[in-house]
Amino acid sequence: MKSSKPGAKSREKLQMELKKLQKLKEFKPTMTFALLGDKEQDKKKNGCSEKKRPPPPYILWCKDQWNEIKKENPEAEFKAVTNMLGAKWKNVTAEEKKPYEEKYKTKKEAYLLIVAKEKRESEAMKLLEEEQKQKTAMEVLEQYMQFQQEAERDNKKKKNKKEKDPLKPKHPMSAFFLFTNERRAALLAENNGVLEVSKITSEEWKNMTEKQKSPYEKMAKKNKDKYMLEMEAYKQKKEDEATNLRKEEEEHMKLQKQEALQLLKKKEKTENLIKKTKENLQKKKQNKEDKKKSDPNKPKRPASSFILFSKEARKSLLEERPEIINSTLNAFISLKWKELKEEERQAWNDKASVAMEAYKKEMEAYNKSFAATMEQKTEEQIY
DNA sequence: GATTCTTGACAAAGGCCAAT
DNA sequence: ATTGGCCTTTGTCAAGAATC
Repeated sequence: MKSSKPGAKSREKLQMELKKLQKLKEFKPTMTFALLGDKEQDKKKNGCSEKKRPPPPYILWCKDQWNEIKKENPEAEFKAVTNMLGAKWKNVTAEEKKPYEEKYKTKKEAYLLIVAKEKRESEAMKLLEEEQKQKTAMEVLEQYMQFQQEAERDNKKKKNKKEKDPLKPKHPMSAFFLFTNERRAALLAENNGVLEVSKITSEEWKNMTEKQKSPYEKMAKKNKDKYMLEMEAYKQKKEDEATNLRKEEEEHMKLQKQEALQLLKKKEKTENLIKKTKENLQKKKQNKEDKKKSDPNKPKRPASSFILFSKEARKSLLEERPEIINSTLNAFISLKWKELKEEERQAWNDKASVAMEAYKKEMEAYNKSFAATMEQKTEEQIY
């Protein structure tokens, strides 16, 4: 609309640059780089196998000796046992050490072999990775070039369209141009060149009186008015087109959003399904184990202090207000519990801990009898 | 200085269970 | 839906001597 403002050109340039940059963002290579950082996994993976350093002779010896020391000194704590081991090791003869040293030697050799093998393998992997990286880099480059080419082509198309819009009304001729047009044929017939014709008409035009010029000017004004009307219509049409395009785009966006949402829902659904099936599997497993283990005679866990309190509080509150909703009641009980005095709370705690003590004893007895029945069962199986 | 083994203790955090 | 506490899981720490 107001494109004739000063600085409009540079602004347009800037906008073009911006558009280019934004277009760059759209570049998304289809390949992905292999993620680094699997080192830890490798470590763990290999850590559980034979990648560990072999334990030195002393450690091997400790493994054997630990239980014996413990037998001789059942009261000894961890620290004491290790200290005793350290002291005892100093008096171990070379002959006694020999089997451990030999065992260590063979293990060490195997370990070194594995290490060497792994080193070679990792080097090979590095090479492979390097190659793959280069390959992907090349692919990315290729895709990027193609992307840019396409972008450029698109730009040209747009430019051409803009420049060549055949529906845009043509600028009307000025009075001078009308005059020149009228004179041209005659002047050309007098063997004048095109350049000379314009020079001549220009001189003639300058020397013409207003009266002489006026028919051309009238005509020019008429043409200009017509042009203005046409331009207005043209602009209106363009604007309408633009708004239509915008509307279409908006609707497209709406559709896309809906699609995206549906996709998201679908994804969430499948994720939920996976999660649920996993949970079910675990529950089934758990249930099986529970059924094997569970027992109606198994003592139940005692209620906590709060639960004991809530039982009583619920009773009295329900007597006061029978119509109360359960959730409100729970909130009430929670509040009352928090406002309880220290001694009162202590009383509930005592009750709960008494119950807990009894529970622990029951559990002990239960576990003993359980172990006994298990032993019986295994004995029965043996016979 | 990190690693190799042993056991028990400890801490933090999340899940579960108790009654209605 | 409420609170307390147990249980399980996971990781760390402690000491000894030898080895890389």
